[in-house]
Amino acid sequence: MGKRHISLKDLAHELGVSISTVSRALKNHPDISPEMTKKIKALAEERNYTPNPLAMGLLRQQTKMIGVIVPDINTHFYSSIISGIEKVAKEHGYFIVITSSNESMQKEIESVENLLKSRVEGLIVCLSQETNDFTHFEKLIRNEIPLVFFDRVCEELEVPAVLANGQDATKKITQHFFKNGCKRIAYISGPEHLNISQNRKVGYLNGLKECGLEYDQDLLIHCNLSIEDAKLATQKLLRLKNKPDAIFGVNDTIAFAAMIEVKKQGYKIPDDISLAGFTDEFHSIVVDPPLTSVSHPTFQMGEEAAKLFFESIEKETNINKKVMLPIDLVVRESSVKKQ
Amino acid sequence: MGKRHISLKDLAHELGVSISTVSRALKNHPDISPEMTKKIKALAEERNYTPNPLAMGLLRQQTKMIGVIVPDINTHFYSSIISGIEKVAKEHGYFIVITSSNESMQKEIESVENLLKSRVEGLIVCLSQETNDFTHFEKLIRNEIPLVFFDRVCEELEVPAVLANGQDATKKITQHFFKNGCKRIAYISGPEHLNISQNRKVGYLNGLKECGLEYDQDLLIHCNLSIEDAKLATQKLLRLKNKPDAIFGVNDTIAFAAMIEVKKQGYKIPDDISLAGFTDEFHSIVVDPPLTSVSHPTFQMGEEAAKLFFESIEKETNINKKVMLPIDLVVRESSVKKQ
DNA sequence: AAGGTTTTCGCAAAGCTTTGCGGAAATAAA
DNA sequence: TTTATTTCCGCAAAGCTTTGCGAAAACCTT
Repeated sequence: MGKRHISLKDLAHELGVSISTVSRALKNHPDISPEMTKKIKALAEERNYTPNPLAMGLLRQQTKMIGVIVPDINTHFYSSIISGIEKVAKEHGYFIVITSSNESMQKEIESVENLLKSRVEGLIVCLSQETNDFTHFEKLIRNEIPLVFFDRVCEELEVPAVLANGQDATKKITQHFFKNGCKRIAYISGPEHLNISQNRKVGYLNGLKECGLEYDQDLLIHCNLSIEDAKLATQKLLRLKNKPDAIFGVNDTIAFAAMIEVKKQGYKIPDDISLAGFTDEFHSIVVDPPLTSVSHPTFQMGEEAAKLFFESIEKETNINKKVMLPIDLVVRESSVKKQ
Repeated sequence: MGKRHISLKDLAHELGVSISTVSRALKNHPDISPEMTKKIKALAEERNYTPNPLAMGLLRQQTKMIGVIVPDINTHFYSSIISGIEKVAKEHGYFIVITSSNESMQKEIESVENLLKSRVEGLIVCLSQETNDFTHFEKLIRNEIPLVFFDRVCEELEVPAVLANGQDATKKITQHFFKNGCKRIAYISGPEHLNISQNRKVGYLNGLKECGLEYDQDLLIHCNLSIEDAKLATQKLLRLKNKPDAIFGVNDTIAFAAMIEVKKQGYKIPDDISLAGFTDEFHSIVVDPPLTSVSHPTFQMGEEAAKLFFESIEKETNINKKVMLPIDLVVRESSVKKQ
């Protein structure tokens, strides 16, 4: 046991000077003589002194912690975003506390409470797919606690956010399918109330219109963001008398699930059914056939989210800035028919 | 701005009593009269009081933080382990600070320093693939700062650790290949100094021996844990005059990379070359053909690591307990020849 | 009514750092 | 030698909580 860290007091005691002298010397205060400063710095170096962040936090009323809430930590999408946040946080001398809502609103609410108890200075969050009530965030806003959303946001709330341009992406995918000869393009979307679902639906509809295709509501399915639900949704599509010749999923999980199901039922990809997803997993390469997908700039999304956060902190007021990031369509074999 | 959190002082002031009275009332100290206690608790509830963790930390000399260092945060393997750690940490009222070494020893050293500066109470770490010097950990041990390793460990150091039984797993894989008619079983291993590489090599050799196969050193390649290096290693194996009829990789990244390369060169899996990996990614299912692999109990590894950590904390002494977790071989199509 | 008990609460210190202010010593000036 | 400056450093408070100890008030006893 013993003491693991030494304090200014220890240094002061060892040198026979006061604590304040040590403190000042360490930050080159002119009040302290050069020799004394030198002596103190030498000892501090030798003893490996670092200021106690708890004491500093108490004094400055700040913990240098950011709370991060993601729906799921075990996917490349979120862990990559987290990396981006972490990088910028580190540059500002902050560190992040990560919690997962597991796509549950209840857990999300608990996370907010727990993080606040831990005195994080603010929150960076991606909504759970269940979240349709926002009182737990409204409280934050009233108390002027910095809050930033990313990817999934609540558009009614005046909260800074970083978004990917899903509307543009779905439009591009739809057009891409059309150019490759697809006429019945299906779309497996996420829960209807999520902003990403809505935006992407708009892009999908716009894409259809521009291609002169008619919207068939049978080809648009909303489902929860789980493998099981996505498989069921795919089955539903494949049971249609007038089957789709292209399917794209609202995220990576759904795209992969659809691929499994399509293959299982013996359809050839892309010749029978073309496929595309929203993903930037490297696995889209190793999958067979390689999956056409729109790649999110995940790391950058994290960086931007953190930047917005620090703007909020510095301005000491709630800014309401939205950052929209472009998405690239990466065409691979799953959507290019050979015939 | 204003004050975002209220303190005992605020409550005391509002009620016209002293801080200590409030503090005692909140923990049902018998010195405080029932009515006073009731009144104080009611106000605390209303004002939503929670103790300031900074002040508590300063008092108790503990931050309730655990530092976690992983080689890479963007893989399911590590994020799943982190989830396990986080769960147990939460149960103990701790939270975790995650940093990534990016497989670099230099970054690992910096991480240790930074986490210590942040006054984490201890560290849970998985060594970077580069790490061959351990002075930064020896210092921790000397200072009796709790330390737990997982997966990749330093066997010279007396540090509690949780391991997966890779030796057993590689033996099983080797035998499985043999039973399926493979005679020239290749193994792409990781950096030679890593304990996981060594253990798995032993299992590989034992497996060969039990099957009556001879060890051909051409079939054992050490390479860095990156896609690029793994592709090169695979190319090297495929250039052999006496080619392998089975390949397994030391982790998921390598297995997938090998699959890409094998396919690219036009070999049929599993008929020409069988494949297996170490992974528990759900993507091993969606890959074509589905990849035979040993599944790590990642979440459990995280839990066990955290448990060891808290044993160290409670015992206030460095225990040296190793926990060995079994690994399951999950046979899929990539290793079952049809002929 | 006076002394003794019990009940109920406040003071102060400790944990660590920063910083305004005041004070002592040293130097310069008169 | 005395006064005025300058140089160098320490006191103390603030930020928040816990807790040993002491003290005031209320009660009971005789």
